[in-house]
Amino acid sequence: MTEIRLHNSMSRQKEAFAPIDPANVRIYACGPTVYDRAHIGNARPAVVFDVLFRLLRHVFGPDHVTYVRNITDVEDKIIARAEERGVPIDQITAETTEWYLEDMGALGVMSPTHQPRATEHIEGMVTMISRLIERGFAYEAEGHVLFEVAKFEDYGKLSGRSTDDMIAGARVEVAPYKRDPMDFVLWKPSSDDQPGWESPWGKGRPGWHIECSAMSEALLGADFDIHAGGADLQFPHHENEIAQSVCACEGSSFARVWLHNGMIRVGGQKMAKSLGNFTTVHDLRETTPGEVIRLVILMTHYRAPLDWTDSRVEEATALITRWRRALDVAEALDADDDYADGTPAEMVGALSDDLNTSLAVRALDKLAGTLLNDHASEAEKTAATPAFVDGLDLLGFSALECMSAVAGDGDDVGARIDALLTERLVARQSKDFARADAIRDGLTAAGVMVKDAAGGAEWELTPTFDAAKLAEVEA
RNA sequence: GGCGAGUUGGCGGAGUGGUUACGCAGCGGAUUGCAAAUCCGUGUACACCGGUUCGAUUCCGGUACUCGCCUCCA
Repeated sequence: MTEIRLHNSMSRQKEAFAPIDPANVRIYACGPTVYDRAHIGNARPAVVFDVLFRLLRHVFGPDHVTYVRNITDVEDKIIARAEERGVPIDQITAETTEWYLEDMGALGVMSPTHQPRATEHIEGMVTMISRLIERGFAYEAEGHVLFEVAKFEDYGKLSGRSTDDMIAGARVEVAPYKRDPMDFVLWKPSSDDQPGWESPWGKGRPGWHIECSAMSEALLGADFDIHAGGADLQFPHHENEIAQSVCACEGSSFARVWLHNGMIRVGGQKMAKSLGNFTTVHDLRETTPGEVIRLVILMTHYRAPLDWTDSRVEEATALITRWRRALDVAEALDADDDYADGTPAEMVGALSDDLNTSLAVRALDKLAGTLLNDHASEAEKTAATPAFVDGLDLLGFSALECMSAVAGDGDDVGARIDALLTERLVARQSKDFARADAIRDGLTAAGVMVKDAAGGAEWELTPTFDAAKLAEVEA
């Protein structure tokens, strides 16, 4: 079996991945807080850990991997947003969740095995908090329940900082009811107009960190294999999760491997809501197909920062266009797709080396090159077909339906293009190359690629197809 | 201030103690009415300074710069 190596943030090195139970490999990834549209930065973990999910399914079998990605639907930002918009909280969380799932679907992200919502797990959170109090790791103060950081010796191990360092930073919230500034909230009181649940400490709501601890325990157990999330969650969110989960359950060591994806940047700066330099996935999709967005993300290693630039988008667009064409060739060759698993070992190997997606992308593109090579033999192309098709699937590009998505309502685009090409053919036959080239240039500008072949002109839509420009050519 | 990551050719991006991927762009050629697609060929790099070594882009130390976290953050 392929050995998978992953960079564990806890040990700060690549380690051979050995699941606790190979028959049930368990991963948890922090999902979105649903109060606004997801931006590209939010999409990165969803995409890269989707590739991890696909890799694990490939290696351990699709029925032997459990992937949990939560939906945080109890959080103060949601309350604030609801007030701001004068809309009920349920409406905000419901619509934002729907948007998120739609956007991620467009990026080719598979549904995780479970997508728990925090509101469905309040009881588990209350139970976990009670256990922490019983075991002496948490205390109640003025309707709040706080985790007492000083009681947990390993606090700071993941992020590599000592509590002394953290206090020196001194930007933690200092509240009168805290025994120590580092203590963080597990439960807080809710006023009548805030969402709240009954608890032994009065009506209130959970703190953010306990939500992930409770959901992962409910669905994966106290110990599981991989915990993933953005690098910016390493501290304090993940540190706090560890503290809660380890202390709530005797003998638990919580997640074995910690994976952190790097940040998306714009002009060298982190893309963030607070900086206002973000692009939502929804807006980007107006001009850029989901497959292209996915590929831009996968062209860079998941731990490295990724500068979002137009040239990257263009490069990804060109690759997707190539792959689309290669897939046409593959489909033409492979009438009965009745072959065994053809997933290229080279790609599996690349992904197994700490998710080296850029290397896997190159390996996949090499296969596309074989399919598109006019000088390659039919036998070579036939041999490359299963590898290419399954390779696309491994990276999550099996759909590649960007063209139809961008073209919109399957109108008569095809017929209109054919008509233009017929006009061009007539022009070419009468040596009116100026007119012929004008048509071709117009089509190119509209995102229709024209290729003169022996049997006449062929065309195909590129991801940048623009129906309005097509109309201009006709005029 | 503390902690961490990074610096590879025009751009993107692998990788390696000696033979220096790959893609895009560029250039030359084949093909084409001209293109596109495809094919062939081709240049440019490992931030800086030391050390280890027969030999370092690759290992070690330092410097500079960039970025992230230390507050909500994917």
